[in-house]
Amino acid sequence: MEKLNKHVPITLKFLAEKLKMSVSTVSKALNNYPSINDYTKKRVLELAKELNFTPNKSAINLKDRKTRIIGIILPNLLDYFFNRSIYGIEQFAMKHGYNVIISQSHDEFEKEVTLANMLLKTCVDGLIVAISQHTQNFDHLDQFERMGTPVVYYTRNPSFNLNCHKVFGNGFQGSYLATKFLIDRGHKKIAYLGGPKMINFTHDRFKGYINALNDAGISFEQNLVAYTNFDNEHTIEAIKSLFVDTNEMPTALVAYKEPILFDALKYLKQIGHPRFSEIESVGFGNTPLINYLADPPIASIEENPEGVGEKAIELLLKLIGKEIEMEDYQKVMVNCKLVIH
Amino acid sequence: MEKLNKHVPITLKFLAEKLKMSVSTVSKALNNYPSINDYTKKRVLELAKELNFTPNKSAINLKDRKTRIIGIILPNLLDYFFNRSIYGIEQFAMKHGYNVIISQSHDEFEKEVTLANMLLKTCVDGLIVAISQHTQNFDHLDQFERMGTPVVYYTRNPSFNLNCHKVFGNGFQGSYLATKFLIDRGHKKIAYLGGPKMINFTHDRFKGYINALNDAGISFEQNLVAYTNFDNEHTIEAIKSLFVDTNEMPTALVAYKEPILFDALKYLKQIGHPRFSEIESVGFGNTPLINYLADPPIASIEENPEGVGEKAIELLLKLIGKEIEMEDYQKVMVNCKLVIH
DNA sequence: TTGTAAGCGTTATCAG
DNA sequence: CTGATAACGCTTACAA
Repeated sequence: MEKLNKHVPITLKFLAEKLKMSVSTVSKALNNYPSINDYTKKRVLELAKELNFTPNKSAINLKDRKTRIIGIILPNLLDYFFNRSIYGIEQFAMKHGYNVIISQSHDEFEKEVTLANMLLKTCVDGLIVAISQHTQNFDHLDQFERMGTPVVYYTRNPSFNLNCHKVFGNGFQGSYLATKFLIDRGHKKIAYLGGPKMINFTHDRFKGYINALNDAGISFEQNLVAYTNFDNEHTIEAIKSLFVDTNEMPTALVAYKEPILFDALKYLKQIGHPRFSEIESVGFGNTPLINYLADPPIASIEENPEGVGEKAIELLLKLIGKEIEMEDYQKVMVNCKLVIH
Repeated sequence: MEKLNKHVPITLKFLAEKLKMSVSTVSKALNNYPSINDYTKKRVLELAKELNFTPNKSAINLKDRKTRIIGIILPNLLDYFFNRSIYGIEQFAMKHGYNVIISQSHDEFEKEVTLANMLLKTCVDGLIVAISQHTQNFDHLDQFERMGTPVVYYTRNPSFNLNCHKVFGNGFQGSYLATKFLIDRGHKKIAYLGGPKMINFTHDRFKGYINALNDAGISFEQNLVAYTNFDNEHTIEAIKSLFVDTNEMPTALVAYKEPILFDALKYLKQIGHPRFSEIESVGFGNTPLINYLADPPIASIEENPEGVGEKAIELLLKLIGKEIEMEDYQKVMVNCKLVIH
C-alpha cells in the first residue's frame, strides 16, 4: 500500500510523465479510443487504477460547457412525498454523475420565481419542478427552455402549461383503487375529501373516485364531496360539511392526502361522531405516522414517490443528452398501490 | 428589455470585446481591484449587469482546484431531525456558493465506508458526517483530513475519535430541562428511556437526567432506566422492564427520541396500564406528529436541527477557508428548548 | 492604470 | 498509433 499523496493531485499530466507518454495519449487511452494500442491502453489503465486517478470534473465541465447540476424546486422538503421523491432523484442523479440543488418554494409563487432565477444563474443543466399551488404564470420556468435547458414538471401538473414534460403519480388510478376497495367492503356512502382546487391532482383523484362509483353502479352525490387546503381549519370546515346531513352521513372516506385525513379523523373523534369507529378511510401517502395513530385508516394509497422522482430525473437526463428532443413533450405516469394496514 | 441570448454565453472575453478592453482588466474590474480606474470599473459593472454576466463556476473551480461541493453522510434522510438539519446545511451552503451531496448510510458501517470513498473520489471540499451507530473505526473518514479535506462530525458524537471537529445538540442540557420540568410538576418517579448505547448522546442525555434528579434531591434508581434501539421490539422490552415492579411504577418518562416515546406510550395504553392517563412524558424531537396523537406527551425537547446543521457547515466553511486551522479541533454545542404542548 | 501570457485539467483536431 | 497544440473561462504575476 502506497502512502496517500498529500498534495500532488493525480492528473493526466502526472500520469503522462510517469509513463513517458503525451497527455493526449493518456486521455485517449482512458477514454478507450480505438486508435490507441492495446498495450498502451493497458499500461495507462493500470497506472491510473494504481494511483486512483479521478478525472477533474471542473475541467471536463468547463470543456463541454456543462455544470452537471440539476436544479430542483419543490414546495416543501419536509413533506413526506417530496422527501422520498428527492431520494429517488438524488440516487439516480448521482449514479449518472450529476449533482442536485434542492430549493423550497413553500408553495409561494414569488419564492418560486426567485428560486428559478437563481437556478438559471447557476446554469443548471436541467430543472425538475413541482410548482407551487398558485403558479399560473410560467415565464420564470419557460426561460429555461428558451435558453436550451430542459425542464421536467413533476407531481404537480401545470394545467395552464400544456407544452411541457410531465411526470406524476397516477392519481386517477390511485383514487379508483381506494374507492373500489371501500366499495368492495360494502360501503355505499363514500365521501371524497379533495385538495386545493388549484392543484390539478385534486381533480384527477376526483375522477378516479367518480369512475369507481360509476363502475359499481353507485350514484354520485354532490354533498359527499368537499375540498380543503393544506391547513387544519379548512379541513375542519370541509369535514363538517360532509357530515352535516345526519340522515345521509358517509360511512367511508377517501382523502387526497393523509395528514389531512388524520386531521379529519381527529376532528370526528373529538366531536364524538356516533359511529366513528365504523368509519373506514383511505388516504394518499402511506406515511409511517399511521403506526402511531389510535384509529388508523384501514388502508393507504402508496404513491411511490421515489419512483416518481426517478422517472422525472430519468426523463430530464434523456432530454439533456438529447436522446429525446426538447419539443417532443413527454408525459409519464407512475401507478399507485393500495396498502392494507 | 433585450432578447434572451440563446447560445452566446456571456464571458469575460465577450465583455472585453464589447468594451474594447482586455480580459484581465474586465476580470479585475469585476473583482474590484484597487488598481483599476473607477470609470473603467463603472463601465464594466454596468455592462456586466446589463448582460446579466455570471462567472463560470467550472472555470473558477478549475483555477483554484476546488469543487465547491460539500459531502454529507448521515444515517437516514427521512428522519425528522436529519431532514431538518439538512435544510439548515443546504441554505447556508447555497448562500456561500457551495453545493451539497447528501448520502445515507442507513446506519450501516459498510455503507458509510463506501459512501466516504465515493465522496473522496468526488473531491468534495469538505465533509459533514453523522456517523452510523456502529462506527468505531474511522479510517474511511480520517483519510479526508490526511488529504487536506476538513471533516465535521455532527449530531452523532464519535467517542472513539477525540481529535475531530464536532457539532451537536446539547443533549445534557435538553435532558436536564425535560427532567426538571417533570420534577417541577411534582413527579418523583421519573423513568429514563435511553437510546442505543453505542451512540454517545444516549449517555449525555442520561447525565442530564441524573443531574436534574440530583439537583432536586431525588435519589436515582437503577430500575427506572432502560435502553432501546431504533426499533419497536426493543422499545417494548425496555418499557416493560420499566414498569415491571408494580409498586414502584414511574409516573413520568423522559425519552431520548420521540418516535420511541410514542411506541412506548402506545404499548402502555395497549396493555391497559392502570394509570396511563396520569403518566406525563417528554421526548426529544418535537415532531409535528404530536398533533395527531390521541395521548400526546406533555412537552417536547426541541433540538433545533437547522441550527445544528448550520453550525456544522459554518464551521466546515471556516475550515475550508483556513479561518480555523484543521488541527485546532472545535466543539460546538447547540442548546435545546422545552416546548410545552 | 491597463495589457500580455501562462496556467488550472480535459478533450479534440490535426500532424507526424 | 502517438504527439503537439488549441481551446473551454477565469485569475494573476509580470510587463508595459
